Amino acid sequence: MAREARTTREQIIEAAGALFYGEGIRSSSMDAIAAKAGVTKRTIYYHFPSKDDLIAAYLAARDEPTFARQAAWLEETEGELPRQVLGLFENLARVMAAPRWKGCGFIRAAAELGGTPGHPALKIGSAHKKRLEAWLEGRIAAKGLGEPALRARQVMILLDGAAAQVLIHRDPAYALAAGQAAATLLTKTA
Amino acid sequence: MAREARTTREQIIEAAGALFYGEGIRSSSMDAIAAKAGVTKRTIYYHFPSKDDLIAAYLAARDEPTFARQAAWLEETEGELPRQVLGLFENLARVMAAPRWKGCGFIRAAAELGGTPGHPALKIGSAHKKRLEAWLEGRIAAKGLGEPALRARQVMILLDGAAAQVLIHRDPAYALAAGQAAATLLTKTA
DNA sequence: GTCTATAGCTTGATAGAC
DNA sequence: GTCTATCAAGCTATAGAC
Repeated sequence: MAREARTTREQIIEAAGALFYGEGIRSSSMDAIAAKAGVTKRTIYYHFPSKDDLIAAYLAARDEPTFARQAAWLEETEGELPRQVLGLFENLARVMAAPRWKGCGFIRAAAELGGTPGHPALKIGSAHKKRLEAWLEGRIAAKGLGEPALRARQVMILLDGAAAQVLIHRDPAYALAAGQAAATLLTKTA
Repeated sequence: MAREARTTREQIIEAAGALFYGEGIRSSSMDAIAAKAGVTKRTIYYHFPSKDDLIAAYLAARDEPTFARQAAWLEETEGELPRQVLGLFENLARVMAAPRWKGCGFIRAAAELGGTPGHPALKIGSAHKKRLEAWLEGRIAAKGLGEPALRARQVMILLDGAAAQVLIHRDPAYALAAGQAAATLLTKTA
């Protein structure tokens, strides 16, 4: 605290995150991360036992801001729940249009680390997605809609499906099609 | 042709595919691919100018069998279109339960190569997804349903969303939830 | 067309000073 | 806690024989 802006550890995580997300995890070397963070490699290894630990710390640091941003996108949208969820997808489409957007960092990490089943970063990604799913379920249940667990799960599938499709086609229109699907699924009175 | 089973080039692509899909693209070295294919690295570089070309060849080789398998899963299911699409997702859930299933190879390649915007493999992945989307659109239009382009797109989003969620949670139930969503979206007479 | 051999570089991680 | 310096291993790609 006091007046220093960020701790060394935070600087390292921030630099690692920028490179992991922008260039991919395996493509980002510890040398490059050290250079971007303005420290030496030895300092990174003082704070993190290995690169795998740094990967896990990066995802853990993204959990809260990612969740908060998506929750805010929904809550800031006026209207009933289907309209609010559509607003979430509209905001998503807006950020996906930026060239530096490279998909969902949690899914991309899972895709890249899929060959290492026990990797700690995989559990962090799963927990992050479960957290958002549970939050959505609460929102749906509060509106008295039936099958809130199933519907929340379907919205999650649409969220990550939109990310995957926009990543491969680089066309944010897929996020809007996903938003329409989500709104439809939340409107129908099953 | 004649009696030789596969050409050297095909053996290399097959070995590369197994490693790229199982371990990740960047994690699979040309040495490992050569060893698995039963040739030397020099032979690989005789058939492919670079690793990037081999990656593109791997994805190109997966286009037709992947498309054919998914189309068959739909066509082999008895019933109307919503039921057939649900059958597609049920088959998907079945293969996703295997430990060696590691997500959609095209999406995973896009995730790993996202830092290289001009990579030829990205165009192949996009074309593959567009091909399936167009085929679905034809199926939906043939049934006289409204907005076939939008609905086909939404089914694609659900397919890749299911893959992403199952990859991160290792729980095929997400594919069944996606299948229900797809069936609902194809039933509603908008 | 396939081989042996290796160049030239980058990688994750470490030794030891201060 | 951060530095300089360096390791041993792994990487993509190439040279040249046959």
